[in-house]
Amino acid sequence: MISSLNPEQQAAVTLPPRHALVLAGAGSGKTRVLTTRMAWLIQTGQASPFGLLAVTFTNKSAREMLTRLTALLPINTRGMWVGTFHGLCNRLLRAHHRDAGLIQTFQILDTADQLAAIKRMIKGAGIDDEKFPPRDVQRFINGAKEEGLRPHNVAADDPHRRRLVEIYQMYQDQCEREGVVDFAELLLRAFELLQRNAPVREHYQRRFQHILVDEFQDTNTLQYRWLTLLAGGGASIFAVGDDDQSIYAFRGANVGNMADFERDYAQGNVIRLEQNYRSYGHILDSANALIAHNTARLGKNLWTQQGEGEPVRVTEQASDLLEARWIIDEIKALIDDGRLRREIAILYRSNAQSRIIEHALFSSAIPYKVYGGLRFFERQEVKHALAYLRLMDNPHDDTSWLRVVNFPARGIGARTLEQLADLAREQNTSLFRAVPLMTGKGGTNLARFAELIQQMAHEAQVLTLPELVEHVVHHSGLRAHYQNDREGVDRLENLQELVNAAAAFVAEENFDNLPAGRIADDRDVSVGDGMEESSAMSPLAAFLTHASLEAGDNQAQAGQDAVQLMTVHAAKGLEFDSVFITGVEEGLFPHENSLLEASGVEEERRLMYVAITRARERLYLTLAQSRMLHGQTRYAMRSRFLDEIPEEHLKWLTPREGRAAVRENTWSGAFRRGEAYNRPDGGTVAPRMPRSLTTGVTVGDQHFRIGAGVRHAKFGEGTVIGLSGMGQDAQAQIQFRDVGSKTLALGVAKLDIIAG
DNA sequence: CAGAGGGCGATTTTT
DNA sequence: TCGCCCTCTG
Repeated sequence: MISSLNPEQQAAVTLPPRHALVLAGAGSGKTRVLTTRMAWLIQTGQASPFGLLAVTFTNKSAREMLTRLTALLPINTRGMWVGTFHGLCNRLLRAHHRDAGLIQTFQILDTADQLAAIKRMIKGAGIDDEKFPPRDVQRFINGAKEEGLRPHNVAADDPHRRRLVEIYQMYQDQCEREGVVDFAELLLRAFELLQRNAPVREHYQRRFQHILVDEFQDTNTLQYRWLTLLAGGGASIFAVGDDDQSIYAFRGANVGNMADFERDYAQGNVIRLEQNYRSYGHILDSANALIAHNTARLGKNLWTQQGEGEPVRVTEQASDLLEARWIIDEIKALIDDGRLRREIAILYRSNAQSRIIEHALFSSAIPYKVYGGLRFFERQEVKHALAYLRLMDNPHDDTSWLRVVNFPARGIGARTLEQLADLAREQNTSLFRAVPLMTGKGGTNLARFAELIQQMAHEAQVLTLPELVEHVVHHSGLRAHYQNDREGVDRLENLQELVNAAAAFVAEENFDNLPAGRIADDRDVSVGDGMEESSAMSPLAAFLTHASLEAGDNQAQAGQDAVQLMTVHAAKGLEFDSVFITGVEEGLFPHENSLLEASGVEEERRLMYVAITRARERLYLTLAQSRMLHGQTRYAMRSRFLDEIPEEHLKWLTPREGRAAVRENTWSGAFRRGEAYNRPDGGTVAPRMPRSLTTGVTVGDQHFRIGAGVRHAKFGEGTVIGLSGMGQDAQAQIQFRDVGSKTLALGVAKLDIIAG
């Protein structure tokens, strides 16, 4: 089992039971080490399968871990605690729902549900949604929860913040009333349960002597505290991660957890996995050289036994359109060489870049697949059907109620619902319970809807889950509604797919012929001292949880050999023979929004590091001198990251401009040499130098240059990051410190130059 | 109650 | 420029 591992991997797998940090570089066999460690612990009798807890961030990697584990050891993994943070916390809360103060059938709000709930609350409480935009409120609440803070823990020094805290509290009360929890709440609740309830805590602390964590660099503050609390009874944490691949700070990940963990728990017990089994030398050395520009790293240098391979190819095209066409031509050549389309990936920093590339691929009839976008359980029609199903389990879930009370239309208007909401608020109860208090025509329709829900709930006691889903799709009127809709074909298909998903779920979970709403008697998987309450759920409840925690694939035309398109973020953890990294330009990669703080550029650099290390054999970096963005043509300099990779690893397919010229603007470089420039439509433009790009632009008595510091009466202070046009038509793109980037007409906007 | 039209924002995203 | 969201109107 371990003899095929390299010495470092072996050392990591067989570490004695104490806290350890494994710094695992890209392509160094991280998952292999993690799963082999689990298998080794079990096989050597140091742990039972139930004494391990392995936690990841995505369902996909949790599944992968289980698959690999069973390949190493023929054991039954059912009942093992291997899953995502959210999945495991959910499990904990179901088993101890009383201690956690939750109803057993609590539903989980996904991000969209949560936003809807916040909007509803803000409206209901008469809060000004201009001053408190629901999105900001959501971010505030989730941010607080991810730091482990309840409303009373949040420091609020100004009136606005104080109000936010009140809103947080109101939202919390609403969730409480409705029996729902959001994603962050799953973690915080589970943490508090362990923290406050000594018997429960001690039970799990005793049970899990080995805690293994994947992608440790992505943990947030709360997850870190949850882990160390759970390990507080003498368990060992085996944390695997790569600080150089930390790219999720924007959603709360705290890279600092790695250094903290080393200092506070794993001192002297750090293993580095630096041998890379994925990429050739030039690619790897490019990545190493780039990431060396970051400060505050834990430090790591990847090496490979494979040869240096091909240099990294770089091309600079005049426009985003030409960049896309160039890529397509190159892909055609790769395919002609006999390469598989699915082994070719096109990566971009932001989704907006995909459109033009897709268009070019489509025109050339090259099959491609875009990752990202709406996933199955997030689709409107699927969410509608799920809302009906949720109401069967818990009719007091107002979010679900409002989602479908009048969908399909059944004559229940906004006025009626406002009245209902008022009544419910007065009585401090759910919309469902307030229905009998309603009078008039609206009341009749509402009563009919409530009747429908109860009728369906009744069916749940008789029908199996797939039968019930089918019943709901039909009797809710959803099917009829979409049949009448000209564009409802896909939606009908998805509803049918939901029935199929329910059938597959029932088979997978061995629910057999159990009625959807019933709980089987024999499903306890509790171990040890009988501390754990039954976490058994009805097929319906289990399916709803599954739908919330696992949003499903976003696009699985599996089997199709297609070129892979995705953001760099989405590419993390994947690898391809050939990789194109596109838009390697200042402002795009690194993204301009990250330029304001040093740590932002470092995160962008890690992102580029992730992108580069996806490639096995061949890597392309492409950039465009001009690009259509937000309806405007923008001119960009080449990315600083290109200059951070030593020449010896690069092969320029288009001439590399002198550094100074490029820094100013690549286009102007061409213009200055008097070269014609090839227009995207195939024509040529006579050389014409846009003055603004080289010497800046003068408007009135002010002279603007790229890099100049300016002050605007309303937007505050900022830096000029782009210029276009001349004279009164000149426009400047300015990155403001507080309000982001804006494009202003220099002839109109009142700006003071304060520097440069 | 649905469809049209104005306004606004526009990195990255899993659960 | 584009797409989403909200509001207004018929």
